[in-house]
Amino acid sequence: MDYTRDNMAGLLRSHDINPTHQRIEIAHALFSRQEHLSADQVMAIVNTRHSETSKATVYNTLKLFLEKGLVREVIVDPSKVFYDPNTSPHHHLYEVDSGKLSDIDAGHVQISGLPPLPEGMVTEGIDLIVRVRRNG
Amino acid sequence: MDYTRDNMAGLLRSHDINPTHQRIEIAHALFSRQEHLSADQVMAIVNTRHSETSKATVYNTLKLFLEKGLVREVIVDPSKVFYDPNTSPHHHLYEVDSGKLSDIDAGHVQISGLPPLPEGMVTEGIDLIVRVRRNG
DNA sequence: TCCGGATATTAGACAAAGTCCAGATCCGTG
DNA sequence: CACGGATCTGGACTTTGTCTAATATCCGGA
Repeated sequence: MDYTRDNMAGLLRSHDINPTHQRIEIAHALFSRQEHLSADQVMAIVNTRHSETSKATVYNTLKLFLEKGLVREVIVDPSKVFYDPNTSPHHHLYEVDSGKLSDIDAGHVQISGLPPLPEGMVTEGIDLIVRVRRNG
Repeated sequence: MDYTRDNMAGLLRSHDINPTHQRIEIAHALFSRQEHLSADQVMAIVNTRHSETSKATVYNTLKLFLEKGLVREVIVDPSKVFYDPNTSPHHHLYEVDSGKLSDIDAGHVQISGLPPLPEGMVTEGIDLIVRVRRNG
Protein backbone atom coordinates (compact mmCIF):
# COMPACT_ATOMS: atom_id res chain seq x y z
CA MET A 1 0.00 0.00 0.00
CA ASP A 2 1.23 3.47 -0.62
CA TYR A 3 0.78 6.56 1.37
CA THR A 4 -1.65 8.62 -0.62
CA ARG A 5 -3.65 11.17 1.26
CA ASP A 6 -6.76 9.08 0.68
CA ASN A 7 -5.16 6.11 2.33
CA MET A 8 -4.11 8.33 5.20
CA ALA A 9 -7.75 9.20 5.81
CA GLY A 10 -8.54 5.49 6.06
CA LEU A 11 -5.61 4.92 8.37
CA LEU A 12 -6.77 7.69 10.65
CA ARG A 13 -10.36 6.42 10.70
CA SER A 14 -9.20 2.91 11.51
CA HIS A 15 -7.47 4.38 14.56
CA ASP A 16 -10.55 6.23 15.64
CA ILE A 17 -9.24 9.60 14.57
CA ASN A 18 -11.39 12.07 12.73
CA PRO A 19 -9.49 12.71 9.51
CA THR A 20 -9.20 16.43 9.04
CA HIS A 21 -7.09 18.31 6.53
CA GLN A 22 -4.26 19.03 8.89
CA ARG A 23 -4.21 15.55 10.36
CA ILE A 24 -4.00 14.01 6.94
CA GLU A 25 -1.10 16.27 6.01
CA ILE A 26 0.76 15.42 9.19
CA ALA A 27 0.16 11.70 8.82
CA HIS A 28 1.28 11.92 5.23
CA ALA A 29 4.49 13.68 6.23
CA LEU A 30 5.36 10.91 8.65
CA PHE A 31 4.20 7.85 6.77
CA SER A 32 5.27 8.71 3.26
CA ARG A 33 8.80 9.22 4.55
CA GLN A 34 8.86 6.34 7.00
CA GLU A 35 11.35 8.38 9.01
CA HIS A 36 11.74 9.66 12.51
CA LEU A 37 10.69 13.27 12.60
CA SER A 38 10.58 15.87 15.33
CA ALA A 39 7.62 18.19 15.77
CA ASP A 40 9.75 20.89 14.26
CA GLN A 41 10.48 18.92 11.15
CA VAL A 42 6.86 17.90 10.74
CA MET A 43 5.83 21.53 10.91
CA ALA A 44 8.43 22.53 8.35
CA ILE A 45 7.34 19.81 5.93
CA VAL A 46 3.65 20.45 6.29
CA ASN A 47 4.08 24.16 5.73
CA THR A 48 6.43 24.09 2.76
CA ARG A 49 3.88 24.30 -0.04
CA HIS A 50 1.16 26.54 1.28
CA SER A 51 -1.39 25.13 3.70
CA GLU A 52 -0.46 26.82 6.92
CA THR A 53 -0.76 24.58 9.92
CA SER A 54 -0.12 26.10 13.31
CA LYS A 55 2.41 24.97 15.84
CA ALA A 56 -0.33 24.15 18.34
CA THR A 57 -2.05 21.89 15.84
CA VAL A 58 1.13 20.04 15.04
CA TYR A 59 1.78 19.38 18.71
CA ASN A 60 -1.83 18.48 19.44
CA THR A 61 -1.98 16.15 16.49
CA LEU A 62 1.23 14.34 17.27
CA LYS A 63 0.04 13.82 20.82
CA LEU A 64 -3.25 12.50 19.54
CA PHE A 65 -1.51 10.10 17.15
CA LEU A 66 0.57 8.89 20.05
CA GLU A 67 -2.44 8.22 22.28
CA LYS A 68 -4.20 6.40 19.50
CA GLY A 69 -1.21 4.20 18.85
CA LEU A 70 -0.56 5.51 15.37
CA VAL A 71 3.01 6.57 16.10
CA ARG A 72 5.62 5.98 18.74
CA GLU A 73 7.67 8.46 20.68
CA VAL A 74 11.42 8.07 20.66
CA ILE A 75 13.39 9.81 23.36
CA VAL A 76 17.08 9.80 22.55
CA ASP A 77 18.03 13.38 21.96
CA PRO A 78 17.99 15.46 25.11
CA SER A 79 16.60 18.43 23.23
CA LYS A 80 13.74 17.04 21.21
CA VAL A 81 11.34 14.16 20.86
CA PHE A 82 11.11 12.13 17.67
CA TYR A 83 7.97 10.51 16.34
CA ASP A 84 8.22 7.15 14.71
CA PRO A 85 5.60 5.93 12.24
CA ASN A 86 6.85 2.38 12.68
CA THR A 87 4.89 0.85 15.53
CA SER A 88 5.98 -2.73 15.03
CA PRO A 89 8.40 -3.95 17.70
CA HIS A 90 11.84 -2.62 17.03
CA HIS A 91 14.75 -0.84 18.61
CA HIS A 92 16.87 2.14 17.71
CA LEU A 93 20.34 3.00 16.60
CA TYR A 94 21.35 6.54 17.38
CA GLU A 95 24.38 8.23 15.89
CA VAL A 96 25.43 10.63 18.57
CA ASP A 97 27.38 13.09 16.40
CA SER A 98 24.99 13.43 13.52
CA GLY A 99 21.77 12.87 15.43
CA LYS A 100 20.77 10.26 12.86
CA LEU A 101 18.27 7.74 14.14
CA SER A 102 17.52 4.41 12.50
CA ASP A 103 15.59 1.26 13.27
CA ILE A 104 16.85 -2.07 14.47
CA ASP A 105 14.41 -4.83 13.73
CA ALA A 106 13.38 -6.61 16.89
CA GLY A 107 13.29 -9.90 15.00
CA HIS A 108 16.43 -11.46 16.34
CA VAL A 109 17.06 -9.37 19.40
CA GLN A 110 16.56 -11.18 22.67
CA ILE A 111 16.46 -9.52 26.03
CA SER A 112 16.52 -11.89 28.97
CA GLY A 113 17.13 -11.83 32.67
CA LEU A 114 15.14 -8.75 33.53
CA PRO A 115 14.07 -8.75 37.16
CA PRO A 116 10.35 -8.91 38.02
CA LEU A 117 8.47 -5.64 38.01
CA PRO A 118 7.47 -3.91 41.23
CA GLU A 119 4.05 -4.88 42.56
CA GLY A 120 1.12 -3.42 40.65
CA MET A 121 3.15 -2.24 37.71
CA VAL A 122 2.72 -3.14 34.07
CA THR A 123 5.22 -2.70 31.31
CA GLU A 124 4.34 0.04 28.92
CA GLY A 125 7.29 -0.63 26.68
CA ILE A 126 10.93 -1.51 26.54
CA ASP A 127 13.23 0.87 24.75
CA LEU A 128 16.59 -0.34 23.63
CA ILE A 129 18.86 2.32 22.23
CA VAL A 130 22.28 1.61 20.84
CA ARG A 131 24.30 4.78 20.88
CA VAL A 132 27.11 4.82 18.34
CA ARG A 133 29.82 7.22 17.39
CA ARG A 134 32.03 7.56 14.33
CA ASN A 135 35.28 5.79 14.98
CA GLY A 136 37.74 8.70 15.02
CA MET B 1 33.86 4.59 51.56
CA ASP B 2 31.56 7.42 52.32
CA TYR B 3 30.91 10.57 50.47
CA THR B 4 32.58 13.24 52.51
CA ARG B 5 33.60 16.39 50.73
CA ASP B 6 37.22 15.42 51.21
CA ASN B 7 36.65 12.16 49.46
CA MET B 8 34.88 14.03 46.69
CA ALA B 9 38.01 16.07 46.09
CA GLY B 10 39.96 12.84 45.68
CA LEU B 11 37.34 11.43 43.36
CA LEU B 12 37.49 14.50 41.19
CA ARG B 13 41.27 14.49 41.04
CA SER B 14 41.29 10.83 40.11
CA HIS B 15 39.14 11.75 37.14
CA ASP B 16 41.40 14.56 36.12
CA ILE B 17 39.09 17.28 37.34
CA ASN B 18 40.35 20.24 39.27
CA PRO B 19 38.41 20.09 42.54
CA THR B 20 36.91 23.49 43.14
CA HIS B 21 34.36 24.47 45.76
CA GLN B 22 31.40 24.30 43.43
CA ARG B 23 32.48 21.06 41.82
CA ILE B 24 32.86 19.41 45.18
CA GLU B 25 29.40 20.53 46.22
CA ILE B 26 27.85 19.25 43.03
CA ALA B 27 29.66 15.93 43.24
CA HIS B 28 28.61 15.62 46.85
CA ALA B 29 24.97 16.25 45.95
CA LEU B 30 25.02 13.44 43.42
CA PHE B 31 27.16 10.87 45.16
CA SER B 32 25.93 11.19 48.71
CA ARG B 33 22.41 10.55 47.47
CA GLN B 34 23.22 7.92 44.88
CA GLU B 35 20.18 9.08 42.99
CA HIS B 36 19.29 10.31 39.56
CA LEU B 37 19.10 14.07 39.63
CA SER B 38 18.29 16.67 37.02
CA ALA B 39 20.34 19.85 36.67
CA ASP B 40 17.46 21.64 38.31
CA GLN B 41 17.49 19.40 41.33
CA VAL B 42 21.24 19.63 41.67
CA MET B 43 21.01 23.39 41.66
CA ALA B 44 18.30 23.36 44.29
CA ILE B 45 20.29 21.05 46.58
CA VAL B 46 23.53 22.91 46.22
CA ASN B 47 21.91 26.25 46.93
CA THR B 48 19.80 25.28 49.93
CA ARG B 49 22.17 26.26 52.71
CA HIS B 50 23.97 29.32 51.43
CA SER B 51 26.79 28.90 48.93
CA GLU B 52 25.31 30.32 45.78
CA THR B 53 26.25 28.40 42.69
CA SER B 54 25.04 29.78 39.40
CA LYS B 55 22.97 27.95 36.83
CA ALA B 56 25.76 28.20 34.26
CA THR B 57 28.21 26.54 36.64
CA VAL B 58 25.84 23.70 37.39
CA TYR B 59 25.35 23.01 33.71
CA ASN B 60 29.03 23.37 32.88
CA THR B 61 30.03 21.13 35.74
CA LEU B 62 27.59 18.39 34.91
CA LYS B 63 28.79 18.44 31.33
CA LEU B 64 32.36 18.24 32.55
CA PHE B 65 31.58 15.30 34.83
CA LEU B 66 29.94 13.59 31.89
CA GLU B 67 32.95 14.05 29.63
CA LYS B 68 35.29 12.79 32.30
CA GLY B 69 33.18 9.71 32.88
CA LEU B 70 32.22 10.57 36.42
CA VAL B 71 28.51 10.43 35.77
CA ARG B 72 26.16 9.12 33.12
CA GLU B 73 23.37 10.87 31.31
CA VAL B 74 19.95 9.27 31.35
CA ILE B 75 17.48 10.38 28.74
CA VAL B 76 14.00 9.14 29.55
CA ASP B 77 11.96 12.18 30.27
CA PRO B 78 11.32 14.32 27.22
CA SER B 79 11.63 17.48 29.26
CA LYS B 80 14.82 17.03 31.23
CA VAL B 81 18.04 15.08 31.42
CA PHE B 82 18.98 13.08 34.50
CA TYR B 83 22.50 12.53 35.75
CA ASP B 84 23.41 9.20 37.23
CA PRO B 85 26.34 8.81 39.62
CA ASN B 86 26.32 5.06 39.03
CA THR B 87 28.61 4.39 36.10
CA SER B 88 28.77 0.63 36.44
CA PRO B 89 26.82 -1.21 33.74
CA HIS B 90 23.14 -1.12 34.48
CA HIS B 91 19.78 -0.32 33.00
CA HIS B 92 16.81 1.76 34.02
CA LEU B 93 13.26 1.39 35.16
CA TYR B 94 11.14 4.44 34.55
CA GLU B 95 7.74 4.95 36.12
CA VAL B 96 5.93 7.00 33.55
CA ASP B 97 3.30 8.58 35.82
CA SER B 98 5.50 9.54 38.72
CA GLY B 99 8.70 10.17 36.82
CA LYS B 100 10.54 7.91 39.25
CA LEU B 101 13.71 6.44 37.85
CA SER B 102 15.53 3.46 39.32
CA ASP B 103 18.38 1.15 38.42
CA ILE B 104 18.25 -2.34 37.07
CA ASP B 105 21.45 -4.19 37.69
CA ALA B 106 22.98 -5.40 34.45
CA GLY B 107 24.17 -8.54 36.18
CA HIS B 108 21.68 -10.99 34.80
CA VAL B 109 20.38 -9.09 31.82
CA GLN B 110 21.40 -10.52 28.49
CA ILE B 111 20.92 -8.76 25.19
CA SER B 112 21.61 -10.89 22.16
CA GLY B 113 21.02 -10.87 18.45
CA LEU B 114 21.88 -7.25 17.76
CA PRO B 115 22.89 -6.75 14.14
CA PRO B 116 26.46 -5.64 13.32
CA LEU B 117 27.14 -1.92 13.49
CA PRO B 118 27.50 0.18 10.37
CA GLU B 119 31.04 0.48 9.01
CA GLY B 120 33.33 2.72 11.03
CA MET B 121 31.05 3.03 14.00
CA VAL B 122 31.78 2.14 17.59
CA THR B 123 29.30 1.59 20.34
CA GLU B 124 29.22 4.35 22.85
CA GLY B 125 26.70 2.64 25.04
CA ILE B 126 23.54 0.62 25.09
CA ASP B 127 20.61 2.06 26.98
CA LEU B 128 17.83 -0.23 28.02
CA ILE B 129 14.84 1.48 29.50
CA VAL B 130 11.84 -0.38 30.86
CA ARG B 131 8.89 1.97 30.95
CA VAL B 132 6.26 0.96 33.48
CA ARG B 133 2.91 2.27 34.54
CA ARG B 134 0.79 1.70 37.60
CA ASN B 135 -1.74 -0.98 36.86
CA GLY B 136 -5.02 0.99 36.98
C1' DT C 1 -31.46 25.09 3.83
C1' DC C 2 -30.46 26.97 8.26
C1' DC C 3 -29.15 26.43 13.14
C1' DG C 4 -26.56 24.95 17.11
C1' DG C 5 -23.46 22.38 19.44
C1' DA C 6 -19.40 19.70 19.34
C1' DT C 7 -14.98 19.31 17.48
C1' DA C 8 -10.71 21.50 15.47
C1' DT C 9 -7.64 25.09 14.53
C1' DT C 10 -5.27 29.33 15.36
C1' DA C 11 -2.12 33.21 17.04
C1' DG C 12 0.35 34.50 20.34
C1' DA C 13 1.58 34.73 25.21
C1' DC C 14 3.90 31.93 28.30
C1' DA C 15 7.04 28.38 30.73
C1' DA C 16 11.08 25.59 31.39
C1' DA C 17 15.52 23.68 30.07
C1' DG C 18 19.62 24.77 28.46
C1' DT C 19 23.32 27.84 26.03
C1' DC C 20 26.24 31.72 25.60
C1' DC C 21 29.01 35.61 26.62
C1' DA C 22 31.61 39.30 28.64
C1' DG C 23 33.11 40.64 32.87
C1' DA C 24 34.52 39.43 37.68
C1' DT C 25 37.05 36.34 40.79
C1' DC C 26 40.00 32.94 42.36
C1' DC C 27 44.46 30.81 42.92
C1' DG C 28 49.17 29.16 42.15
C1' DT C 29 53.64 30.85 40.77
C1' DG C 30 57.54 33.94 40.22
C1' DC D 1 52.53 41.69 45.24
C1' DA D 2 51.47 41.15 40.22
C1' DC D 3 50.32 38.16 36.50
C1' DG D 4 47.73 34.82 33.85
C1' DG D 5 45.02 31.00 33.21
C1' DA D 6 41.18 28.62 34.90
C1' DT D 7 36.75 29.16 36.89
C1' DC D 8 32.48 31.35 38.10
C1' DT D 9 28.71 34.58 37.47
C1' DG D 10 24.38 37.16 36.07
C1' DG D 11 21.61 37.81 32.70
C1' DA D 12 20.20 37.85 28.00
C1' DC D 13 18.94 34.64 24.70
C1' DT D 14 17.18 30.29 22.16
C1' DT D 15 14.45 26.37 21.64
C1' DT D 16 10.94 23.11 22.64
C1' DG D 17 6.70 22.66 24.13
C1' DT D 18 2.18 24.23 26.64
C1' DC D 19 -1.87 27.00 27.36
C1' DT D 20 -5.78 29.88 26.41
C1' DA D 21 -9.35 32.36 24.49
C1' DA D 22 -11.19 33.36 20.17
C1' DT D 23 -12.47 31.71 15.71
C1' DA D 24 -13.53 28.34 12.17
C1' DT D 25 -15.34 24.02 10.58
C1' DC D 26 -18.21 20.03 10.52
C1' DC D 27 -22.45 17.53 10.94
C1' DG D 28 -27.10 16.10 12.29
C1' DG D 29 -31.75 17.54 12.79
C1' DA D 30 -35.87 20.66 12.10
